[in-house]
Amino acid sequence: MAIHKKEEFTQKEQDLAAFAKALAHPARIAILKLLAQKNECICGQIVDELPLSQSTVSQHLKELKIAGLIDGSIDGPRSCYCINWKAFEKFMGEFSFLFNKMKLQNEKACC
Amino acid sequence: MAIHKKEEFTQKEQDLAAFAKALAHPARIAILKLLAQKNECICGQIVDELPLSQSTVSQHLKELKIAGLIDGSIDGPRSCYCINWKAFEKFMGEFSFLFNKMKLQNEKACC
DNA sequence: ATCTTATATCGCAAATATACGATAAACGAT
DNA sequence: ATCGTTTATCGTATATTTGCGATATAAGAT
Repeated sequence: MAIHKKEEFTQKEQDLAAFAKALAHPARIAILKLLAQKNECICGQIVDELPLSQSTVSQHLKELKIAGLIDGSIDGPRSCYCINWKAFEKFMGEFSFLFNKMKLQNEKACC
Repeated sequence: MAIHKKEEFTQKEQDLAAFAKALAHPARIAILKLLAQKNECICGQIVDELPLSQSTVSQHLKELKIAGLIDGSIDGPRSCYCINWKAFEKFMGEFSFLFNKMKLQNEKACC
């Protein structure tokens, strides 16, 4: 990119975009699904379930964590990850609101 | 990327990721909001509302169209864009389902 | 203290995304 | 037929993302 333009948009637009970006890779979707399938936080075994190297999975986990979508505590050779439901509900709610509002206002298609 | 790994994931994971990717830029969020504010499809004037050059906006519109989130008909010097509600509801529904399901199964946090 | 195991981080290469100016294309108006 | 307007596409530069191997780190086991 020649010039950064993202900061020209509203904070809410940037936040929603950042949330979507965190979900914008199948590996990260798969990780979130994994975190849900077990009825508890996953301590280890995430790498084994994905067709990616350990370092790559670790990087995806890091991104999810930075985005606030998962929580994780690391104690030495063991890590423990789980979904941050609060953040999730917040963003999903904002999206739903945005699109429900849109839906209400605009129902007739023309193109 | 040395090697493409996206195709190793399920189609649904890839589809959800692609949907999220389309939303993963504030300009595209802003465009969708614009398309909602007017009570009809927007024919022109999208470029004027964004802090980006015409060619860049056109590119974002193209991506939203390829992702199936908007429809657009172009007749010569005029274009007409509107949101594809069907696609929207489909993806938002899938996300909601995924996360509601997750929420149901897993409520206790451990990390 | 050393070994093992699990995870994070670093450094790099390749792929993708973002942005813009220049140009092309499509059509209405003159 | 030419001009003006609007939008798309091309070419290019830069930024970011993805992925991996190598290495570091952290803690339990021996």
